[in-house]
Amino acid sequence: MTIGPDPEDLTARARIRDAALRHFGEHGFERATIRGIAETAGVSSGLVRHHFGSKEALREACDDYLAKLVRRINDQVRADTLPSDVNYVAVSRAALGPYQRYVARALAEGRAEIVFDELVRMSEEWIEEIDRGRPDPSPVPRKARAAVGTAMALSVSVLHQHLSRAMGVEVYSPEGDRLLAQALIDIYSHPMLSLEDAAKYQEVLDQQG
Amino acid sequence: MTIGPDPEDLTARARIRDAALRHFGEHGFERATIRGIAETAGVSSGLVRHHFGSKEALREACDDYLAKLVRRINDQVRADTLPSDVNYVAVSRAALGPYQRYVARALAEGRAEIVFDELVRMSEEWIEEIDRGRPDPSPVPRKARAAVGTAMALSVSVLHQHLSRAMGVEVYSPEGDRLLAQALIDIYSHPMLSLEDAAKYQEVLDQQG
DNA sequence: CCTATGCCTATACGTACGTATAGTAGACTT
DNA sequence: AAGTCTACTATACGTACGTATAGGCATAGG
Repeated sequence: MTIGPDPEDLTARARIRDAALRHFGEHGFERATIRGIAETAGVSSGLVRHHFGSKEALREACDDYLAKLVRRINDQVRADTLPSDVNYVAVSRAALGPYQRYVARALAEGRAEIVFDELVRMSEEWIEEIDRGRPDPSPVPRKARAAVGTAMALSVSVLHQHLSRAMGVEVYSPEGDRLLAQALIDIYSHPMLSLEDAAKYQEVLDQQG
Repeated sequence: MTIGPDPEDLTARARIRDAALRHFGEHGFERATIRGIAETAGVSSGLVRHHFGSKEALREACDDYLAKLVRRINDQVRADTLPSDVNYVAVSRAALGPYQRYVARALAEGRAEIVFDELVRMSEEWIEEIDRGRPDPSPVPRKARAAVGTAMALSVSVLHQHLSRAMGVEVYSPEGDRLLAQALIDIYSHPMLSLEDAAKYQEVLDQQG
């Protein structure tokens, strides 16, 4: 049970949307119920329908909300910092914080396209920066690498339960977060493949293609 | 609609389990129906209950089946090849092939723990190999790195829809697979962070902690 | 020959939940 | 003051789907 903003502070409509984000995030879309959402929003189930029309439309409203949010975050990050200056992944994770469970679920279901694509866009800029300091230009399009990199970064959120279990510490706890950060730094700074091995694999690919 | 083994070849029980894997994988657990599963298995819905007791138990049977499968795969890989010799990720992906959608969904829901943990085990051995050729020993436990690495590797499956959209080519198609493989090779062989940057971040972490 | 056991079907039951309807209360307009 | 619009509640409706029940049909054991 993650806590969000005080329900009193929001309009009923916003409270419903927020409750929906929580319920969808915690139980998944199918298992979440309109009645349950209405209850935590402190309204009748009829009002949910009044404002959003249907459960599906409510979900879309949630997606839209997050899409706008991630765009705002991106614009802000871009304005505030140089791409290389900070790991955009961490920023996004922090900012999407309260909604991480929803985002993770939505992404796994193939939804929230805009969220993913915006992160890819950010990633692309970051990679562009990195590419500048790279002796050998990459043969694979930046966008493809950005997409894969984004997916990898998001896997932490999407698979957080498994990660927590395997690492022996809840990743959303302070110690977990710390250990995770260290692991990420280590992984991101140490290639898993030597350039020779990479060339070898690439060669195999070329033969196949 | 992915095709599996010829339903005639299997016992009814196996056919049901296979149909369940497909339905759960394609529609998700909640949206999949016993009746639907029974239909594609070519049996009555009553028989599903007869053999598995309940929908939830049916899902558990699916998880168990995959757990056994992944263990078999791991043992075989370990017997056949040196860890460094082949990317275990690719092997697993290939072997889990027909069930990828199910696995992806199950993992995203925090299920199929054994599958994840087995992959971590494999990853650990691989990383052990890599660590040997590494000048600076990593300060972070191998298991943690293996867990994160595994999650990252699996993100391709879990987020395949987004990946396909962002890369502009279906990742499960031949070209998509090829592009993906190239991107992975490139990413795995080129660190995103320089050692200096890594040290910098690590320092920030140390100050915080 | 009989009953028992396992595989299987057809049908019925109960209910949770999305959706629809009808209606109330207050604010705003003219 | 009358009309109407919006926010909201309470209640009712319909149904999809998991589960339960009862029974058929074969093979096997005694």
